Amino acid sequence: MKSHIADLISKAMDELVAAGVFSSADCHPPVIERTRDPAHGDFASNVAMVHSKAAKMRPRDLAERLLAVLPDSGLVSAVEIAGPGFINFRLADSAYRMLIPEVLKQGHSFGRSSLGAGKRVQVEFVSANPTGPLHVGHGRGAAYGAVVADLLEAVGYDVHREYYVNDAGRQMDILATSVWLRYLELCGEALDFPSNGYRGDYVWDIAATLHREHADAYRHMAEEVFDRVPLDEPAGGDKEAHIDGLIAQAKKLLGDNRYRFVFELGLNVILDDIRDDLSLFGVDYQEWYSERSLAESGAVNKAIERLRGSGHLYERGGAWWFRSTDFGDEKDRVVVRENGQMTYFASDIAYHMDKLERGFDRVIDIWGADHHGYVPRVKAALQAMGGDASRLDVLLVQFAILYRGGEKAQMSTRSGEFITLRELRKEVGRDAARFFYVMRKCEQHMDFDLDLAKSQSSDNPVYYVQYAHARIHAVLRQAADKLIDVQPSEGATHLERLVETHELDLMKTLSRYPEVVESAATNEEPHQLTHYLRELANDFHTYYNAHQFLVGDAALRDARIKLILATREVLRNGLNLLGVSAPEQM
RNA sequence: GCCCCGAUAGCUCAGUGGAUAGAGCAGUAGCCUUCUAAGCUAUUGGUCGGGGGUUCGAGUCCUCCUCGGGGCGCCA
Repeated sequence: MKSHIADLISKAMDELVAAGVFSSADCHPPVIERTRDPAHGDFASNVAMVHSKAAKMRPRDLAERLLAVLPDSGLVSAVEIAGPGFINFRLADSAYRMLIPEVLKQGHSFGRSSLGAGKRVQVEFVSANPTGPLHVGHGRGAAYGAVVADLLEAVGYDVHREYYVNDAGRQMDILATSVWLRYLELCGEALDFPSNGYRGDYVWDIAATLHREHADAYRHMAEEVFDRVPLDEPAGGDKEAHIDGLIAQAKKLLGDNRYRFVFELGLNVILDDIRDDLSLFGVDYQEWYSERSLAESGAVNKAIERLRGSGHLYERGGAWWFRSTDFGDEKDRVVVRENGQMTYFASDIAYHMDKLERGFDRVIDIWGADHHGYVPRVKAALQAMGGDASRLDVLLVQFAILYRGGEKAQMSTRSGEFITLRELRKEVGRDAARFFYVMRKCEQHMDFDLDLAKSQSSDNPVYYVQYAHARIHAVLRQAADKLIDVQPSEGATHLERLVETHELDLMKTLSRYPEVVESAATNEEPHQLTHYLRELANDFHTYYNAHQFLVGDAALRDARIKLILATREVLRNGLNLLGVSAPEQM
């Protein structure tokens, strides 16, 4: 519809160029938008205002000239000039009615497009360290990333969803050591658990598995384990030095093979849990990319050598620094520590280089907002290596604060007491969690009201939208009971009977759906879709209350059933893009 | 101190440089012999945090300030 109007305007513009009103060089493609106020018609264009300078005419006068040469169209019922120089278009009712058979014909693919032209996009999201279960903070990134990926796919991109598994590094060593210490306690050793260790119950669970399946095979005396390890913070020492000492002891006492076994056990149990959790949340990936594989394949070393070879590294204090300030970062960053170990940043350079080398046209990283300071250095590294940093977009997702009973539901990773994504799903359900997480723009801090998400009332937007879908099915069931044929006649038959304001409003909202999907996808803004679905549900509920669908007049009934079938299709398609179910009964 | 994000109705939030700034909730007043009241109708409610600027036009862009959240490691 929009493109049809754009065509009309372009043709009129060409006429004016031919008439010498302004030159084709000053021509901007026409901007058509939906009007906010129905009094302004259905679509409006600011084309006359934009070109008034080039034409040396007042906007309204230029609009007059345009109207004079605007081609006729059966779809447009009125065109007028309004306000400072807008050209307003009102569509014929028949233009909207034509949409219904189109929606029914396209079914699940209505709203999808080929805008992306098959370009390859990688979306990396969640990528939480496998050192514990996902918590509600990860949930927002998961829901947001999944919907952005699905939206991009819906508009024709070839989407590759990826989870970067941080299965190397110190945090994983801390996890392995935590598991082992808990295991020692289960063996009967008495020890003070390190203040910097992972204290969650899941660590006990993993330790219990180890103990159950391997009895005392990994046991060492507590005195031996803590021998000459620097004191922990509560004992007046340093907690970092303490945990590092314990890691070293674990590696020494267990030896390579046994240490590796404990490490792998912890990693695998937690990673399986994360996979399962995300899958139950409706979040699935094409690839789980291992950080360790980057080190093992030599990709990290290769990346570092490449930077060193091109003169972007320098040595200071025994460490190797990347001169990221050359590319706009606020300070230089260490890539190889004094002790010879690579930093996390070094792996990430290799990882992002690998992303570009895999040939994605676009790479989207979705990170928590607390990582924002990290963006310049990653882009700097890509530039330093001759990569095209403009292909990388980093979307930062702000925190979600949970409220229960009007109070903040606090979480603290330190104590091991946090609300997990699994618990959230259990409490409010997958549908509500998915919907709520994407209701807000990602850069907006979010208040997540648990009570509202659980409530089964019209206050709760997800139920409101789902209820509209279920209600349509209730009507269809009712029709079946009355032995009315719910398979309406083919094509556009009887649609001219749809003349009520409620019906036209509903059709107009339906016609917006493809535009909403396109806009939500290109702006990476899933909330546009949640807002739209609420409006659509509202139009339907209003219609439902105002008119009976299963009327005696067979032609009218046929037309109305077609309209609500089209509505059902769009509700289902929209909810499906959000990863929210469309129940037939509630 | 520097960097990122935010500030719009009592609350939670929409608002691609366009027309008289919107929605939900809360409040107020109504609607169930009916296809699901998990719904609908009407109505109240605004110094778009503040000051400058850019232009035909600013909630939207620039700048300064105020207040909130987060980040500034040879952690990940």
